[in-house]
Amino acid sequence: MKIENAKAQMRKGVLEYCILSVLSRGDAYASDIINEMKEARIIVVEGTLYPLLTRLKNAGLLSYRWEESTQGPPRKYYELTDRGREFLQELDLSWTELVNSVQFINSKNQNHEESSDH
Amino acid sequence: MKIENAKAQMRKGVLEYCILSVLSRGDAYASDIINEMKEARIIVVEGTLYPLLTRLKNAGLLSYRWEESTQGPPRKYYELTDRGREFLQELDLSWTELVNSVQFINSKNQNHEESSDH
DNA sequence: ATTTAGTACTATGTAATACCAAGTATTATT
DNA sequence: AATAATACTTGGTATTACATAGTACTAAAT
Repeated sequence: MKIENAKAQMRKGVLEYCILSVLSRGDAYASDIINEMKEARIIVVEGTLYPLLTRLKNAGLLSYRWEESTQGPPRKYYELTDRGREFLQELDLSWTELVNSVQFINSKNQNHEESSDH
Repeated sequence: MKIENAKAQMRKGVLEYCILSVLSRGDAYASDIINEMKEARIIVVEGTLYPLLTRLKNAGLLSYRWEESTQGPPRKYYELTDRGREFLQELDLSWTELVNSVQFINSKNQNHEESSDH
């Protein structure tokens, strides 16, 4: 069982949240998003990102417009819809709950570890 | 797009980590694990848990023994192997990294939100 | 002008896991 | 003996991350 695989599974469901979060600051096209995520040390690849953006658009959470580029082919700029912003808030809560849940589970172990340190 | 589905996706890859964490305190059988997780407000259902436990056992991270019960049918008690403990530490790191990454992405938004609060 | 390179996006198939539902098996209770 | 509770097994569905191959547009090189 590989840790890389475990990491990829952990990313499932989180990427959507991160992408909505990135877009909540303002519109961006795919490479922007990839770079923002990379800066946060979350690697997301094209084969994942594009279908994900499409799903979010189809779900009404994103909208996009085409924009000519001076540096190459035209780009698809995405931005959050109002529904996207609402959903992002729900994801905020869900993520926080999950993090707290994991922490709760781990805290029982740390209490044990701490007592053996003392 | 349903928040419940997003939550389930977020749980992907995390359940394994939580289960290993629960078992790091000592052996347990399936219902124990379900209750520990429920206490932490992570709902995991049998159809998920049993195959997951089997996968972890097949990967050498868990071992189990059968134990008669005075309250019903016999139970399968699982415990971490040495490899399981090592893997759990790697998952600890991976989870922490992911949490930090998400926080990093969100921090850029919170800075924006904070400045508009002031 | 043509070819090559870089950039951006699309589509498809694979792998993995959470979940639902149905079922089997063992023991306790009625 | 029949029913209920408990514990585990099995198989199918849905979803998403990823790898890969390809198309399309523009810029740079030839």
